[in-house]
Amino acid sequence: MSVRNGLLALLTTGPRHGYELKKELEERTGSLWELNVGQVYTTLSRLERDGLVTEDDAAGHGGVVDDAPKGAGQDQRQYSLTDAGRAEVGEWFAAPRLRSAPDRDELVIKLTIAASLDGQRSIDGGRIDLDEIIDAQRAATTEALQTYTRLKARADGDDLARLFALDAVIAQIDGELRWLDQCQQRRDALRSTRRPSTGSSRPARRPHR
Amino acid sequence: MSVRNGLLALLTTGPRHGYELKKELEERTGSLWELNVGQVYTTLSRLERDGLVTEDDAAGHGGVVDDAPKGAGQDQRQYSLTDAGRAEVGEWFAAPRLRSAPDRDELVIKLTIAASLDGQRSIDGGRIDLDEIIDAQRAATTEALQTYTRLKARADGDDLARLFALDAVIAQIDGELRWLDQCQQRRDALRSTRRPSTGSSRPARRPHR
DNA sequence: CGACACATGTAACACGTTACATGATTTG
DNA sequence: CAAATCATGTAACGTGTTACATGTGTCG
Repeated sequence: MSVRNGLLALLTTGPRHGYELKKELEERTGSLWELNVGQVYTTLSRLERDGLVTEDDAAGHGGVVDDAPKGAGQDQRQYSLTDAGRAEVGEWFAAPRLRSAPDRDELVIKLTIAASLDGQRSIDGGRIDLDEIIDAQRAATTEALQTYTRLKARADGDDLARLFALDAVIAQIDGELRWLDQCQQRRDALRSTRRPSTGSSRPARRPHR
Repeated sequence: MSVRNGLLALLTTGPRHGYELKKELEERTGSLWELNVGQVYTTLSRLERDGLVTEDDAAGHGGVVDDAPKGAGQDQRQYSLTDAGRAEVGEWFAAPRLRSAPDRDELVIKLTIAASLDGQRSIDGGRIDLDEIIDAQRAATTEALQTYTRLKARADGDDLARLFALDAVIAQIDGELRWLDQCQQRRDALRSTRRPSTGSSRPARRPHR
């Protein structure tokens, strides 16, 4: 629903056409992800179907206020919010995101299943090794953290949207890293409880930071 | 892809039928989310279509090894991994989750857009108030944190999957809370820079914890 | 007998993604 | 003139969600 609600929210400030909406949604959410233009049009037509937006066909030549975007001039279909649409946006902004049933997180699924299958001879001759999975993920996550930390260092201090978005991504990545360490620790703890000195290959964990 | 990959991963330990897979996937990922049985069957048929699993029709009566589940006895279709399927699982476990293009997060979209629309008279007479949105979300998030913290306190210390899952959810929620505070601070900072003493209604932020 | 867990599936739909097709206008 | 940007859309497909239909076996 992100795209859908995002588009609706943008339209509260006035009608726009598809291409503009794409650009604006990307920029106003921090320019961290790209939106396929095609999806804007599909989503808009679904919104129209649901009575949340209307399409005011204003052909480029002729009338129109003409503070129109520079490079325009042909089809130019404007979309506006209906009252129902305005109501939906209001509700969206007013209602917090709930976590009654938490989202499925693919990484959590991977690690929990790996934990319960750990050591089993199952993947064509190989074994599922929880430690390896965690280590590989930690490497990738650490790299991502660096990437976004760098982006944040370079960010324009007045672009609130971008700062918010970068903070969020970094917080998520950082949380993931902590979580990975936590999993490792739990695991080691359990292992040492059960088989007190299997003093094998596992090196001591360096906590990050 | 969570369900799809989860099912594939479970099948590495041997053939199972649909209903079993549903139960097992729920339990082995910490029993924090529910999976609609219907989806298991649709997903399995898609996996079959893609040549990743095969369906060995083993009617309940007659042969079969008969360590079969107690309450069974009728249709009982077993699904097994093909070689292609086994390969996919291997790749899934081996490859870390990438964050090259970060996922769209609806809450981030909501707050970034709200930040850029803040104060505008736009929602049928009302205004979009970033502070209100943040406060409402913080309340909901705080409640969620309590819920899952309680669950964790009661959790069985030997159920690694459940502990992993609870840790992950809590880490996410905690991160969200910190992020909300961070947004608030950034905002207050920016506001005081621009209009030095608008000493209006906003009370001082209590940092959480 | 009735409720519940076991067991299987289909149909319809939601949102999101990619690839494709088309064309005007601006700029180097 | 060529390439980039502006601009609009469709077709086909992917996963996930809900609601519905159907039936057996067990237990109180």
